[in-house]
Amino acid sequence: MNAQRTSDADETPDPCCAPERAPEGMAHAERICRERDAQFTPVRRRVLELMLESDRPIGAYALLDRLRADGLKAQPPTVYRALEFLIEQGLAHKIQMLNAYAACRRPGSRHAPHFMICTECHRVHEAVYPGIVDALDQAAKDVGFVTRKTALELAGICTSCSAKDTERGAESDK
Amino acid sequence: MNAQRTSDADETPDPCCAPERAPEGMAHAERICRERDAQFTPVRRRVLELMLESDRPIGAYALLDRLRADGLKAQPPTVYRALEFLIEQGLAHKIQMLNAYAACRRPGSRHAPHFMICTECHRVHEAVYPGIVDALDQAAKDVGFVTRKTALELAGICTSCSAKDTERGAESDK
DNA sequence: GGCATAGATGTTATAGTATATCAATTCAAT
DNA sequence: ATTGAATTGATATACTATAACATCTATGCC
Repeated sequence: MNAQRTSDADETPDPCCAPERAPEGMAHAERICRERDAQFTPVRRRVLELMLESDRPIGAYALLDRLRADGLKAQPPTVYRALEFLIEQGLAHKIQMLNAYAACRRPGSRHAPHFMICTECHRVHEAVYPGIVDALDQAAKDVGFVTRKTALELAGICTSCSAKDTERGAESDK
Repeated sequence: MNAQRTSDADETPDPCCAPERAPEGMAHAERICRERDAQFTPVRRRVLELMLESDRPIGAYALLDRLRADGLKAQPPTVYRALEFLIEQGLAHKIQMLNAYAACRRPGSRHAPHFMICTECHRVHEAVYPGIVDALDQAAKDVGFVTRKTALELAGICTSCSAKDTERGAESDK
């Protein structure tokens, strides 16, 4: 008996970390930027693409390396500027606990995404759970706080990793 | 009609950032460490004290400077080790969005504190709002995620700062 | 066309945050 | 005394991020 259900993609196993969705992600970004008259320049485009293709968050300097592998003579500010832009547009997020960046896997759903970070496989599940958003709104309201940005992160062990762990545990227990 | 109420210190204006509570904080830490056979060494003690005396989070290198002002020949690892210890013991928190550290203002209440960070006065309000904890538990449970650590942070404008802002706004509007 | 403007990027340098590694010390328990 | 565990000292370095200023590019206006 769950009081709360996650909003939409609840039945599908979890498209959260699905690199093959990169094309859709790019198409969405194109549209967003066109709507807003925001310039979706080659660097920005490429940085987003790299993040979409990855199944886990990437550090700024790792992105930098890949840009350079493309032949661009990029410097740190290049990457950080692109990231800043993408984050402003809601197309990417910074994972504070990792100092790393990930493409938004919930395009469209604005506000307060939260991240479950597996410390074992380093994958990150992005969710937008209404219960949390509501509770945070209430908490902020109670003290008259006006929220501008959020960082909601859980670090721990994801399902598939804890499955693997118990397997290994069972073996070594014999 | 609030479905949720914050737990305890709801009526008091907010003891969150009250440096004068440092003695109690220290006493609590002493007790905790004694109970757990954890060594509350001079460095650890001093670092906690510095955080308790501050009404806002402090960076590791600022702590380092103050240790040195005390005459200690400390190095970065000294501070980071002390912080690691204090965080493990639940006596301090890292504010991820600021890369800064704060003494726990909710000693006793374990689990999932969340922080409201004022980007104007840089003060931080630590709260433990049951609704949020419950919602996070539920969200994690839904995907079989086992939570070990959390970072729940809201950045925005606190009550007193938004009051000041509207004053100023009213003046300059004339 | 010439020019101003705004936005984006290039470039260099540096600031800020955190950890690895190994040596020395302390202190309690055997 | 000796061992071992925990802590701290000390040196070096890695990692993350931004400041500051120059250049480029596209657009709009005269």
